[in-house]
Amino acid sequence: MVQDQEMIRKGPWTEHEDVQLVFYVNLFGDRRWDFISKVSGLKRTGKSCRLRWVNYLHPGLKRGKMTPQEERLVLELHAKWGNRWSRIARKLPGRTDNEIKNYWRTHMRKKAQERKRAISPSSSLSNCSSSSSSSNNPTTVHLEPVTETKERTFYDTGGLDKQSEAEEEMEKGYSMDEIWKDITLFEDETMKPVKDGLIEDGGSFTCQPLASPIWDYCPDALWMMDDESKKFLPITDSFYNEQESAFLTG
DNA sequence: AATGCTCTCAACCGCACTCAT
DNA sequence: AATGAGTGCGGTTGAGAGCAT
Repeated sequence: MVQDQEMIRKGPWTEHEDVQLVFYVNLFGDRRWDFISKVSGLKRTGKSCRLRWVNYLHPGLKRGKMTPQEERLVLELHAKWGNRWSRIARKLPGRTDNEIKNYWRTHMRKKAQERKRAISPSSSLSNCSSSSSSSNNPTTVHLEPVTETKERTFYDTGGLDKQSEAEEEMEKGYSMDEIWKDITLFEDETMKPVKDGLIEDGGSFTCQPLASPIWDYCPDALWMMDDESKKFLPITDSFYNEQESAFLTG
């Protein structure tokens, strides 16, 4: 019913909600999010709890600007795997898929645009009629009909069936496909391979988790590093089961 | 100082996948 | 094998901060 939906909170998390979530995750582990959302009394979906935890409250998270090494690693891994953000994130300790995704959209688009201007400030006119590399130069481009829009994949969610909309989209900026095309060009010329070890050993550069302020409230988190996956493991299944049954039985 | 624009990032949504039943 | 719940992933959005004019 509508009543149920009204009970669900959305939007930014409050500090109090964070504290509550951290407390219950410490208690029950970072799984069974629906369960956690219920027992914690948080008026959030399990999904929302998970996201908040993964992207913001997780103790292993690193914050601040991407280092040049990370930047290059992202480029390299994206060249390898495409938009597999979570996969890429596993190779960058302390970084989340969301963070990398955001980073890619902002920084890479900017770089691609800068590069386009630098390389061919005037060539966009000739480029724009080529099949694969559509220009977004907002100043001078006259957009030819974009036949390739039919080949859109993830970006095409069904709304861009009209040419005018496609053009509007082009004027606004790159789709991620387009960003990637440009970046591919960019990498060909400027990218040097990242040292193998950097990737294979799960991150040679230092990662100094900067705990979110919320950890002041819960300093005794039950975390340990998993050697193989380099992930923070919460608590054991048996611990979880004990706690859950204890909680449920009172 | 005011206004508009751009950038950043947290959060949401929908779909796909996994696993238990 | 079918099904449903839970979870993960990728794409998108919107609010707020910062910057330029």
